[in-house]
Amino acid sequence: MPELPEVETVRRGLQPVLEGSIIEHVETRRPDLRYPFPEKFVDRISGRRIASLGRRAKYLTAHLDGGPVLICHLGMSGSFRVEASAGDRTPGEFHHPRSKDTAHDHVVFHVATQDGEKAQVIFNDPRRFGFMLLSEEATWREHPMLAGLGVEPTGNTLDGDLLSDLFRGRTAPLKAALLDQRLIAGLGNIYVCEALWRAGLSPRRAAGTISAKPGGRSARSDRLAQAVRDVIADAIAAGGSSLRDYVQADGSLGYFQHSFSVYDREGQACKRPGCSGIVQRLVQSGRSTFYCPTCQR
DNA sequence: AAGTGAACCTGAAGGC
DNA sequence: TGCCTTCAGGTTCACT
Repeated sequence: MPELPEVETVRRGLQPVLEGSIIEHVETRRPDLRYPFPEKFVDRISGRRIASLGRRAKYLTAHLDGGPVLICHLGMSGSFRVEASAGDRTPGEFHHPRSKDTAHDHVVFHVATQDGEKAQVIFNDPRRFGFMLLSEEATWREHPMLAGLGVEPTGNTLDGDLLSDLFRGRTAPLKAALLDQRLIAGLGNIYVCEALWRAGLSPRRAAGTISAKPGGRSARSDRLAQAVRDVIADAIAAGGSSLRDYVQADGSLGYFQHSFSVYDREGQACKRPGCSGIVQRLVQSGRSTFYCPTCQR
C-alpha cells in the first residue's frame, strides 16, 4: 500500500509527537506481524528516548538514544495513529474520517512526550504484511532487508544519466524495472504508472531501450528520471494518496489520489492535452498497470 | 543472471 | 440477504 510518499507523510505526522519522546512501555498484541517480532523486542526499546525519525525507501526508522534503531515497514495495509492517553481527551478528538478498527491494533507504543504529555502511538495492520526490525545505529543501512536497496527518487541523485545506466541491457518492461527496489527504492504500483504517463513511455517497453550508449545522452531517460522525481515530490507535497484503508498518522487524509492521471482510471479519457486516448488496464507480473496506449510509447 | 508468478493475509466490492 | 469471485498501495521465495 504505502509507497514512499505515504511513508514520508507518516514520518512527518509522527515526528512532532515522537521525536524527543520516551518509550515508556510497548504492547505487542500478537507474536508476529509478517515476521515474528525480534528477540526481546519490548525490552530492547522500552525506556529509550527517540532521538529522531527517519526514512529509507518505504521503511520508517526510529533512532533510539544509546540503543537500537527500530525499522518499520507498513506492508500493504499498515498505519499509525496517535491517541492522547485517557484523561487528556477532549470531546470530538476521535472524529476520524474512518471508524477505528481496534481489532487490528497489533502494537501500542506508550510514550511520554517532551512536553510531559502521555500519548499512545498505535500500529494497525489488517493484512499483516508489515513488520518491525531492530538493528544497530552504526550498521542499520546494511541490515539484510535494506542492504540491497537502490537510489532514493527524492533529491537530485536520480538523473537521466543514472537511470540510463541502471536500465542498460535490461529486457524487463519499464513497469517491472521501476518497481525493482534494488534499482530505485520507494516506487510502488501507483507512482510507477503515474511516472510512465508523465514521461509518455509505455509500461511494456523494454527498460534497456531508454538507455543511451555509454557516455551519451538519452532524451527518454532524462524525461523518465524527471517524471519519477516530479511525481514523488508532488505526492509528498499533497500528503500522499489515501485509498481504502490508508489514513495519515493524524487521522487526516492525503489528497494526491485526486491527481491521478491514469491509476485506477480504466476506460476514462487520457488527461494529456490534445490526446484522445482511453486509459487501459493490463496485468504485468501479476499487478495492474494503467496507461494510455495512445500517448505512451 | 534475469525475469515471471505464487505465496503470505484480511477486507471490500461486485455479480448472481 | 447471502455466497462467491476478484482485487488491493508490498515483498520474498521458488521456478524457468
